[in-house]
Amino acid sequence: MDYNFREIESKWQRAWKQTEAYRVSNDSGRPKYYVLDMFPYPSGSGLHVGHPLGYIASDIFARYKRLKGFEVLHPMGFDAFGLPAEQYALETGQHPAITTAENIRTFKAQLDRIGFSFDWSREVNTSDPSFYHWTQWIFLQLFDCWFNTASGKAERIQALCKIFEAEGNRNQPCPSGPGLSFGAKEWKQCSEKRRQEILMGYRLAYCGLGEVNWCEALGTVLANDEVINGLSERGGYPVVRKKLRQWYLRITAYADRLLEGLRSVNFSQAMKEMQTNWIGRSEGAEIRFPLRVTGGGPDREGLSLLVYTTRPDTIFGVDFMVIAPEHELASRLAAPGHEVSVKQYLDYVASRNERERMAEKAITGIDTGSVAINPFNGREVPVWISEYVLAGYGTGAIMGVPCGDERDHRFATHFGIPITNIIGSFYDGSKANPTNSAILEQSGFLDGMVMSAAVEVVIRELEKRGFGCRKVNYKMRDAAFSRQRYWGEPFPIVWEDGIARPLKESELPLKLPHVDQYRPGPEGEGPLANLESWTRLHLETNTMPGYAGSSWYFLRFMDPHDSKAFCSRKASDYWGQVDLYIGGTEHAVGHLLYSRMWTKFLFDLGYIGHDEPYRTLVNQGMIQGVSELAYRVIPGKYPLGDLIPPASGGDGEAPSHLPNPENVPVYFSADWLPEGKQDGFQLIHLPINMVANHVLDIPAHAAANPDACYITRSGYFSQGVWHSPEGGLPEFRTVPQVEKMSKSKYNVVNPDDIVDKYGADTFRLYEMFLGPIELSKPWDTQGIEGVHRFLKKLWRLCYSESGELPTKNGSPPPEALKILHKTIRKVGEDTEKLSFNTAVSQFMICVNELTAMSCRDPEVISSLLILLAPYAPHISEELWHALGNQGTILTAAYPDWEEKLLKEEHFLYPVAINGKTRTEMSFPADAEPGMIEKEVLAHPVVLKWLGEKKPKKVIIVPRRMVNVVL
RNA sequence: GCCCGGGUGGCGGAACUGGUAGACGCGCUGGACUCAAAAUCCAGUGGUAGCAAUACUGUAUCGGUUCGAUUCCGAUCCCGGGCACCA
Repeated sequence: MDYNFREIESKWQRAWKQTEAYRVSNDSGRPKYYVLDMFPYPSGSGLHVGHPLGYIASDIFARYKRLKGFEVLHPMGFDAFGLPAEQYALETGQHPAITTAENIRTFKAQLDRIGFSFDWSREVNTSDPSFYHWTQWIFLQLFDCWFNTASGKAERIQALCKIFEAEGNRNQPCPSGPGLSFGAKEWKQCSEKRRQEILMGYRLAYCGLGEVNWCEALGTVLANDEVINGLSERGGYPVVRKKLRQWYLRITAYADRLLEGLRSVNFSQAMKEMQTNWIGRSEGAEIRFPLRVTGGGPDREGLSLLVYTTRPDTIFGVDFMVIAPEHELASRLAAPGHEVSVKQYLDYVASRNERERMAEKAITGIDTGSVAINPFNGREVPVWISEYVLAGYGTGAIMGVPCGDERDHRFATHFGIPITNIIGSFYDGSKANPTNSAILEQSGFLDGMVMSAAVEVVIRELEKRGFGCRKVNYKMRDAAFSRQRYWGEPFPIVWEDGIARPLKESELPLKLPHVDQYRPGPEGEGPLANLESWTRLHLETNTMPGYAGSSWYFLRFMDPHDSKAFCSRKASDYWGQVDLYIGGTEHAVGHLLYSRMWTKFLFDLGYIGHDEPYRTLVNQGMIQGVSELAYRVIPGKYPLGDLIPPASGGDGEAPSHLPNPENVPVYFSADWLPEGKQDGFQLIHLPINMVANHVLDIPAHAAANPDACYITRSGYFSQGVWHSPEGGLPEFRTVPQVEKMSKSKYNVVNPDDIVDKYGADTFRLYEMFLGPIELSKPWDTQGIEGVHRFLKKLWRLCYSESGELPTKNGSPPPEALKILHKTIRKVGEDTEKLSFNTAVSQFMICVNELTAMSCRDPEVISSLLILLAPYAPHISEELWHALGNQGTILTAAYPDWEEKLLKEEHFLYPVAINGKTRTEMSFPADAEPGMIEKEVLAHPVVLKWLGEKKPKKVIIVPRRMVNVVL
């Protein structure tokens, strides 16, 4: 009886489906465990072997935890709104709803074949009205809240109105407009419209004017994390900065808590680092420098310049000031004689786009001719304008300290500004030294102080004398939350006379209307602006970005059919945090930050009881493709005759009837390329299904390229005919290359093909066996045989060649128990550590040993099957039943099965010599000192340690230690 | 440039808290079965020397701590990832 995986796998998949084996209950009373995958965007190209890597890992862990007696939530859903579906709709005219539904069907079918234990009754789809109903609802809560910096959490806007009525905004400065200031009386006198404008500046979801990333090709704005090096993440189109009216999420309000929260979660160091960098918190001070502008008119008097610095201790080293070209004072500071040059410079900067600025970081700038006055010593320094100062960070102006800052130093040197040295020998005159441990010189009241200590002194002095104040700054900006697109959640907002009115809860969900065409609307608006039925109601025409739904979907899984709430408090209290979250690194600063913010927000309002969504995050690596490349003659580069190698055994003459490479492709085998002539070739990708062991199947390839000619070490192939002096078929060798899987490189491996050929269990085991999940590694189809062999071996352990099952025949041999118990222990530990590759290795060792000692004890094998079930569920279940066990492994296994089995464990004893631990050795638990002595003394390492000495005795001391006493 | 990771056979990768380095798998070599192939099974497989037992050597490089270092410390080189005028 053969291992017929196709039959077994479909049989059990059907059975699990019918019995709803993986249905999860919210009130089982058992301890919970929540295992989640980052849900996929259902793209049109389906899964490749890299996708399931994380899903397999999470499935193994979920199944393992279930066996351990936990109620395990392990759901799957689809992040179905987003740009690609709409781009596709623009190209083909197919409605995104239709293509998305199709893609989801394909994905589910592919996923189901791999035998995942998802509870599909909890499937969510972010584009479904029953889901985005609650996305819109949460948005309304964000809209209805502000961040109280005093309490450090979100509160209702109502409470803010009360504060305004009582005392104006003097204790609650406006985060959107720092200059805004009003008293209680003024607030009461404000018109409704003005009040709404003011409140908008406080809301956590707000509409405001700001510099946004505008992508012309995609016709929409993008969030900062969706722009990479000035190009859009999707599609790689150019992105420009533009001032537009947009919806934003006030994520900056949560900056400190997002940082703080990182301490309590179990993310990789790299992930925490990335988020920390993105948030970019820095502590320093704002300092106000009075300005003196010559030839001033009335608008030029009493001006001052506010700068932000993290190094207030260097205040006496300020040799110049620089403001960003976009700074409001930039055009007003030109002193007589400088007007033209300043104007020219500002025009020059305006003509350069983001990309150009980033590409060449030339030192540019212009002197305004005006001066700033150092408030501490009255020293006058020139004020410059330069593009190296960013308008969007801090105050858009800096104080230049060339001896301590590299950029300032370059700037000063370039423009010949004299440099003041305040750090003595720490500054060598050629390069800035950013040290903070120097002793300050030429620094007035700071002289003789260590820089790091001077920081506090200066800040206190600044505040005392009113020159400035302590200030914390962040790199992170508020997140652009609206898209000029169709395929997203509509905003539940109506515009009345420029006032944004939220819809009532009873009016949700605001359904996305059907459209037939997806052209952008007028004036940079989205397609919804083309719909008369929509604009008539003055509904917001933007839609929400792709990350809206994914910011909270993990909560919906807990209570997916609730029609009264996004998730009941009871459900979220039970499931709590996601215990294990698996997904790629690409969401480090997007999805992960947004979802963490939404969680904190919902926590503030008391809708959920935890304020970090994920307890442990694991980033799975990529599975790369192995491309197969061939050398192809670049037409016109060489006369072909020059390139024809003498076929071995031939006379070295060029075959006379070879085709002309000007017209047809000529390929060279990698092992027969004239030395030093590779530059006459280009490497092209070959379809990997026509290559085996880096040898091209020429007839197959030629079938698609009938004119092509293939030249190898021992002959060539042209026009469907072999020319081989040796006879037989010459080998055409390819060049393997590891790179990202992509259609255009013909190196995509489809999991369906692998499952067809080897079965889901083999596929699952092999993906795990490849290496640690966090690691990126190339897919190697050859290696899969070894894992498949293991399952066949296991099968044969149960079914003999004649198809007979083993029968119980006395108690199993101690050696068999020893390896079984070692496997139980090792696999348990490895699974807990998510070290699935070493666990698979241990299974192989176990089966190898059992086979070698021909132990076919049904109990031993059944125990092994329980252990294997999370990894290879189908074969485990099948053999479990064949061996006469009842129920599914899932229902039959009991939480303490491991402990019961481990009663007979062969413990690893630490071996010590004269009390000093040396190594660990394995002995049966009931081992007698006598038998231990024999084994210990036979161990080569112990022999080496002992040398010539004879031990006095070998004793077992407490804590299961073996001690050799000399 | 800055900040994180990481360098182990032909390859993917093991090695718990310092304790027989190279588990497990692939590949390769030889053998058994077979008319033959496939499948399966057995043996070998870091390097050098040797018929062999064995010896020496070996975890990027150099140095240190230790009875003992892939593991800890210092310096250098290389690779991967992230950030990149954030004052």
